[in-house]
Amino acid sequence: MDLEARAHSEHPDELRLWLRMLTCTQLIEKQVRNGLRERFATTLPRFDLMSQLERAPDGMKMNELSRRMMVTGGNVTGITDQLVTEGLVERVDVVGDRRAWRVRLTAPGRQAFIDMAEQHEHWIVEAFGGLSAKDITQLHRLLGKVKQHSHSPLAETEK
Amino acid sequence: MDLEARAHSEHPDELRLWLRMLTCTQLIEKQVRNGLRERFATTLPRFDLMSQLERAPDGMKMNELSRRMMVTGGNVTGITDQLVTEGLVERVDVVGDRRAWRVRLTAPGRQAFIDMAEQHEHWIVEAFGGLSAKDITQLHRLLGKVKQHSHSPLAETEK
DNA sequence: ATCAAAATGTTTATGCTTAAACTATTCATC
DNA sequence: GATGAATAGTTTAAGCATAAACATTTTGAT
Repeated sequence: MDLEARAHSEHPDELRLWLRMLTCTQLIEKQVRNGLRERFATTLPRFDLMSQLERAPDGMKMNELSRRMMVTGGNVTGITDQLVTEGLVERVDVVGDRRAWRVRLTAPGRQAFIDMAEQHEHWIVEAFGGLSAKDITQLHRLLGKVKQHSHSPLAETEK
Repeated sequence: MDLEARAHSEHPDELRLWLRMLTCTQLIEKQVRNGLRERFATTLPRFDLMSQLERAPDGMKMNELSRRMMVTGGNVTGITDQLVTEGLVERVDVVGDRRAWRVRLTAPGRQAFIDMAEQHEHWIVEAFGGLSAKDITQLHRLLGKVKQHSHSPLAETEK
């Protein structure tokens, strides 16, 4: 009994699909959150922020983090504050723009991220263990269509 | 630029799939949250709780709501409190068990839910507008595999 | 040069969510 | 019938997330 229980036969297929998609996402996300908490005493948002910084040795501006993480700027401020306190990231001045910062991983932050990312990858691979390689490719392709449609400007017209 | 931007070629396909799935879910969820806020001055958790109650004329116990909504009991307490204040649901005694309540929609609550559900269905159908009927069936089937694997007791063994 | 508009990041108020501790009640077993 | 364990729900403290208001700085048009 989960979110899908509320779907009934008279509902359109899209709604049934949505509830199943939500259930899957939440199940996997909960596993990841629990793993991060139990093994690394951290949270998913902190991991997500650090993972955005991994490929940016010079750091990333707050608003770019906000865009990539798909969360508001105020949220990034809060998570960054905590990671700074923990010594895992640092704020660096941007030359020529006194409004902005660059946030980047510290050396300990980078190492901590590498350790977590290895486990994280393991959890995700396990979560999709019920699918064949072909299934994974198909699912990726179909979700690509969903994403593309969702980003198209046509999607604004409502009832 | 979104969550997927952090995926790179050396990452396993499962991780790339996961980031895409998360992106899609968050995109759609944000649209629904915005719609509920702008048009009905309510939130997704309140809508979710009411939607669980729709098919339960005699109401539902708190712990059953908690299980179906996939959230903790304390969370259900808080959301229920608010809906009670708004007059949309009510707590009813359970005869023979003085610990438990049944939560059920009031008449205004039921009508409010019907109005919201119609719009909600519209938003969801629109969100999957980029997919053919066949795509939707396939996606539903593939996510069924994910869900089933995630629920299997085998999935507990970690590295 | 000036000044309005835009951009960058922070703060505030509110709500969601959790884990853990807690109260009250029921159940099961003796 | 007593009592220890399990169950139902609530409370608390902390963190996440948002929208809106805000302060500062930059940009661009004149």
